[in-house]
Amino acid sequence: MKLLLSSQRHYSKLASLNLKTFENPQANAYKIIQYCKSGSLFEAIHVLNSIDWTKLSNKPFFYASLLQTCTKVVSFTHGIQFHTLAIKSGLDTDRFVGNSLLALYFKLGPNFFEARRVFDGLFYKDVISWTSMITGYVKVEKPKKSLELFLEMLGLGIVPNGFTLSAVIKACSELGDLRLGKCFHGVVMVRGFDLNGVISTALIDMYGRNSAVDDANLVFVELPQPDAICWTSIISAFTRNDVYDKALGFFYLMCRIDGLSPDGFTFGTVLTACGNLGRLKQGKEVHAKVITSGLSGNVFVESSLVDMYGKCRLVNQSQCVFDRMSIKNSISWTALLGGYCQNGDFESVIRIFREGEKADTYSFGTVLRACSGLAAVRQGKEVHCQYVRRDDPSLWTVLLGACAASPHSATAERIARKAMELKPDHHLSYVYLANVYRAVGRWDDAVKIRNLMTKRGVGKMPGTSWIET
DNA sequence: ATAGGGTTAG
Repeated sequence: MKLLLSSQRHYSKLASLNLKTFENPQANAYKIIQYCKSGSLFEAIHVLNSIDWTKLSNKPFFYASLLQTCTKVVSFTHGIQFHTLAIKSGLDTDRFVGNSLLALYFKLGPNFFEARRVFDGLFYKDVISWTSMITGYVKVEKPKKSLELFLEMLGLGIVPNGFTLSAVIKACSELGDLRLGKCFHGVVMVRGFDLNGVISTALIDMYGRNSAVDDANLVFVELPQPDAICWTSIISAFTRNDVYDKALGFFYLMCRIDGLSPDGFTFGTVLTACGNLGRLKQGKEVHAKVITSGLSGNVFVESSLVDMYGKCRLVNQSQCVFDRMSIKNSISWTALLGGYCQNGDFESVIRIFREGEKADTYSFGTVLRACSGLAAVRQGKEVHCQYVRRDDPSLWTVLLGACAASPHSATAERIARKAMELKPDHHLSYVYLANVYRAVGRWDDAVKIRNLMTKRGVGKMPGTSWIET
C-alpha cells in the first residue's frame, strides 16, 4: 500500500524499490521518526513508501508519530489517510494512535463527530483521551457535556491532572457557574497547581467573566512570575468589569517588566479600556506602541483602534484607521458605525450601513441601539426616528433585527409585516419574524411564515434560529 | 520513545 503523495509525485517508484532492497530496515525506521520529529512529513512518507512497512515493528508508535506530524504541518488529508490505514491494521483503538487522532480531528477539522467516534472506539482510555474530549466539548461550546464527561471520568477512577482542570475551569466559566469554579479553584490549591500559569490564567479568566474581578486579582497576585498571557487575562478581567483604570495601570506595569511584551491580545483589551474611559492621550500612546510592536495588520487590534478613536470622539481618525485596514470584518465595521452613532452623525451611519455588506445580527442591534435606543423597542413603543425611520425596507429590517429577541412580539410583528409588505422577496424579514414567533412559543405562526416563504419562493429558511428556545 | 491546557475587538 502506497500513500498518496499529492505534491511530491516526483519521487519515483523505481527509486523506492531500490531502496527497499539495499537499505537497513532499522535505519529506515529511525529516519522516519527523525523526519517526523523535525516536521518533514513528505520525507517521512517517502521513506515509508520505499520500505515494506507492513512488517515494521512497534507500529502504533509509527502511526502516532506520523499522525502528530500531519497535525503539526496542517496536512489533514494525509492524516485521514493514516487514519484509514490505522483502521485497516486495527490500530485505531490503540490509545497513543487514538489520542493522536483526537488531536488531528480537533485541531485540523475541527471534526468533533469523528473525534467522538475515535474516542468511543478506544480500547483503553487514559487521562489524556478523557482530557482531549473534555477540552473538545468546551471548544464546541458544550460546557455542560464536558462536565458530564469529567464526572464520568472521575467515576472510572481516573485522576484529573492540570490539563483536565484548566479545561473544566473553562467549562465553568462558560456556564457561568461561579460556585463550581470556586470548587475547582480549591482542587487546584490542594493539588498544588496554583503556581501553574496556564491554570491560573483559566481561573483569572473564569472569575473575570463571572463578575468576580477581586477573586481574579487574588489569583494573579499569588503568581511569582506571571507570563504575558497571565497579564493579559487580568487586564482583560479588569476591562470586562469596567475597572478600566486598573486595566491601564496593569498594562503600564507589564510594559515595564523585562522580557515581557504586550501582544495583540493585550492591545485589543487595553484599547477597549482607553476608549471606554475616553482617554485619547493614552489611546494614542497605545496606538504608537501598536505600531512599534509590528501589530498594525492585526484585525483585532485595529478594530479596537477604530472603536477607541470613535469613543474618544475622533471619528475622522477612526475612519482613517478603518480605511487602511487590510483585513476588515463585521466587527471592525460595527466599531466604525458605533463611532459615528456616538457622535450623532446618523446620516453617515445610514450611508455606511447601506453601502456595507458586513452586517450581522450584532451590528443590526448596535446600529439600532445607538440610533434610537433599544429601550423604546423593548417596551413595545413606536420608534420615532426621522429616518424611518420612510418606506425603506432595509431600515425596517434593521429595526426588526434589533427587536427580534424582544419578548414583546407585537412590535416585532408589526415591523416584520411592514418589511414584508414593502419588500416581499427579502428573506430576512421572514426569518426574523419566524424567530420572534418561536421565541414566544407561537410555533404555529412560525410554521405559517415558513410556508408563506415557500409559497412565495423566498430564499431559504435556516435550520436553526439564532434565538435559543 | 509516541498524546492533551490559558489571553483579544463592535
